[in-house]
Amino acid sequence: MSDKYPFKKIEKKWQKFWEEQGFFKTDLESDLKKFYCLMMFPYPSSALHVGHGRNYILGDAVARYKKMKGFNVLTPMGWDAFGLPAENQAIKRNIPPAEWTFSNIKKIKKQLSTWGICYDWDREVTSCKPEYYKWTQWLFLKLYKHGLAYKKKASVNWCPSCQTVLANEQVVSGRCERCNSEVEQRELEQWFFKVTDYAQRLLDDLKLLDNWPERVKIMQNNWIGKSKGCMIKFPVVDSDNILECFTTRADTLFGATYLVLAPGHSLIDELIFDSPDAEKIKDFVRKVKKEVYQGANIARNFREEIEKKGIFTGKFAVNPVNNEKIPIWVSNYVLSEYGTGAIMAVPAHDQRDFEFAKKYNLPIKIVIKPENKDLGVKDLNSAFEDEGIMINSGDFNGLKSKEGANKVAEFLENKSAGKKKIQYRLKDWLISRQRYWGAPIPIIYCDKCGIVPVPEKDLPVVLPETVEFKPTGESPLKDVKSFIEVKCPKCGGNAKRESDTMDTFVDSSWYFLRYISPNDDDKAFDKDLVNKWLPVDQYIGGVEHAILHLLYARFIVKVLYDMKFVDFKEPFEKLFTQGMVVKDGKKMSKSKGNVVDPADLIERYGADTVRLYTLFIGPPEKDAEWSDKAVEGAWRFLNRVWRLVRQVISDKYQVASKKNQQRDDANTRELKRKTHETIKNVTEDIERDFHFNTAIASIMELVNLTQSSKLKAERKVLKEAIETIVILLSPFVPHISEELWQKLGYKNSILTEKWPVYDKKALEKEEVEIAVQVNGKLRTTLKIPVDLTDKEIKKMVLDNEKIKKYVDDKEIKKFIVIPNKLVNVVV
RNA sequence: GCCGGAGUGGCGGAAUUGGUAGACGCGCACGACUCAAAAUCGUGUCUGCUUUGCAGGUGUGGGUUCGACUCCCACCUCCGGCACCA
Repeated sequence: MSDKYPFKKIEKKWQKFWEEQGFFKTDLESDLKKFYCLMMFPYPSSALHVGHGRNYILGDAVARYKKMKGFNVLTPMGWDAFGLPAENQAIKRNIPPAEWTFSNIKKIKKQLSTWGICYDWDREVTSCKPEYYKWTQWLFLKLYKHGLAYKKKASVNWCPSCQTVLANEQVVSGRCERCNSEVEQRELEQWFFKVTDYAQRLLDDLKLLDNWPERVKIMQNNWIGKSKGCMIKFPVVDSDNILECFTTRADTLFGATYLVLAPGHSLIDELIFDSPDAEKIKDFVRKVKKEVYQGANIARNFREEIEKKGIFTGKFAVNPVNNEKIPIWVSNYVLSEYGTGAIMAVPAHDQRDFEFAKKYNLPIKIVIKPENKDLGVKDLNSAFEDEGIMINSGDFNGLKSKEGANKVAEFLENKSAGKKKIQYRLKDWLISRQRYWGAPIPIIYCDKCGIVPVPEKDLPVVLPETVEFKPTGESPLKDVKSFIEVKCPKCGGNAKRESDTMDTFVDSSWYFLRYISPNDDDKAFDKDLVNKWLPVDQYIGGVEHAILHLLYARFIVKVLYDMKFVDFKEPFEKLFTQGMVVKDGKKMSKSKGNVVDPADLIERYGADTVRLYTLFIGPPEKDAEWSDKAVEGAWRFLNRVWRLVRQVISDKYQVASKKNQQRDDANTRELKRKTHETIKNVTEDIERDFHFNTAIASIMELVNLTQSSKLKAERKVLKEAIETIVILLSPFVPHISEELWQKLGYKNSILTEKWPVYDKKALEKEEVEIAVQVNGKLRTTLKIPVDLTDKEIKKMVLDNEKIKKYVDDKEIKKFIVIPNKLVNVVV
């Protein structure tokens, strides 16, 4: 093993060196150009595997690269430390959530340092510490004060046997994951943030995010789900009630032959109270409500469609456009959470309505026909959902769908029977959690004064350290008297604290502001410095956060902007979403038992090898298949570099190269060109979405050429090649690069070295190889001097023996020249 | 079902605006060194064939083009997200 490089010694040495020198401590006041490089902060659940490693290795490489590019780089790290798993561990193993969390943080920090990943640890934030959540609570108060936090009833998953609220992920196929009892829905008063107020701006400002991946923007766009349409009032016959329905296709209103209510619709009871079938209908509603919920889960797992079921309420409504009496039904295919929870059904032009109408024998009326042909009910095997021309629609006949929809809406507006409306799919953000391990919501309930926010001066509302986790109740906080019982800040009377805590997404929607002044006890963040350092220049994280986290962070920043706390509208200038690391075709995860522990690999090959392989595995935005075997390749490469550099600077080599005076000018030129070509490629690959895989491949090519020309090329050029290799490699494999840099005789850390710039002149070639095609088929290649005229090239090509054979005496129809690349002779 | 992404050698993956498909690495084979092995170095490695060369080849079938992994149409498969969004 003596000829292998001693990574163990080297890596420890340089890790210590970087830390002692404080290379990653950032002076925020500096006038250098700033670069805020942010990783999504992790949930400290257990040790990291190579899949997590990919994230941090990528970010570290970016930070080091930017530093060498001359930026003042800020790379902080912290912990998204509140959450469910800590509580589960507490129940299962009787360890306080805090203890479990902090021991994990310690473990992970150590791991990161053995990978050579450097952060400005002076700025570490931990969301479960009172110093941090004090300001999460402050944020809540700000939203409350501005009317953006409010309470309303919402249903939760309830396990009747565990007597507890379940998160969605704890419900498996409609059953509690722990005790397998059937999960119920319960209505609770809960806190919400009004994200819907910001729906339009969250949508509009996506246009500002030029440096976000298109797919993330599309997903956010669909999530917000804007649709333009019309709210239509349907008066109920023999009643004062009016049913409102939202539609995007007002042009089909004449074809509305029935209405459908969601099982959760608030008017159902009122409609049916005098019906002889009232009990039957109520039964149906109860049954279907439960099924809708369970069905959603089952359908998700088995990708099946839910069977549509319905029942007639016995009541009718009036279609405002033609005064027809149409029946009102209740069915499971209408959602109570979207729109008004009631729809007008147009079976001829909506597939779901069509299926339902067929099943229950409801009338189907065609009111839209294709532009170039007629349409009859008999022709209809499925709904005709395309746009077309209005028919059977009174005065509106002949209008095109779009125009018709508009005209119908205007007609209804005039009659006060409807209104144009923009509808969003986005719902308000439910932030209440009936759990212990989260930031307490700073609210007090007083019998006299009602809901009283905790005064800012009394923050933080501290989470009690020791609580009992009884699997009996709601939040364990309810049983902690010293926490719950409190004096009302307004009247001084006896009052009670809110026992719910906040969703962890609240913690993570502003942490990137806290890094700027993590220890400030007077305010959440320093306004001036935050305005100087934000938006984040580069945000890096998993694509699984494409919607929720990123949307909430954008929302909170917009709220802070409106309150004039910050003067930017979007938190993240550039976003990079990483692919997963896959093993045996599956996502790497503990439960699947396919995790690769980086510790073993680091023990065998060192951190640099693991880093290099991780970056080389594939384009970072795509999923990648992990192969332990291929790690060898990275290890061999680093050893080759190690030997190459040491050989070239050794005395033995100096003598050999002097003796061997067979200088080769062509080889020298080639090596020089390759060196500069590599600088160009590597720089461009990094700038182009961090394509480290191809960057590393380029460096490998340069190493291969340097290896073969080490005795032939001029010494100066050889030295340049070697040093370039070491510098270009340094963001990826920092330890070995520092060591070799020192061996090359330099006293400074390679981190302080300038990133090289390629010399255009060195890239120039005298000769190029071009492809010669006849009729688009490659026939030969030719070496020709650069910048020949087309005429000269044509002559050369046609004089070529191989080409002559194909051209023969046929007529040349075309002669296409792509400069310095290819010619195509068309005969 | 809908939305988004992808499909290239035995494997991970290259090919930047349509211009020499398979860079770089893994694996494999052979050779050198060695008593031997490991390590290292060198050579070869898309497939087929009548092997100086020719033909085919980027999920399938069509199309546009002098020229298609790349653009257009239809379809198939896989991965991720969502749940009938009126």
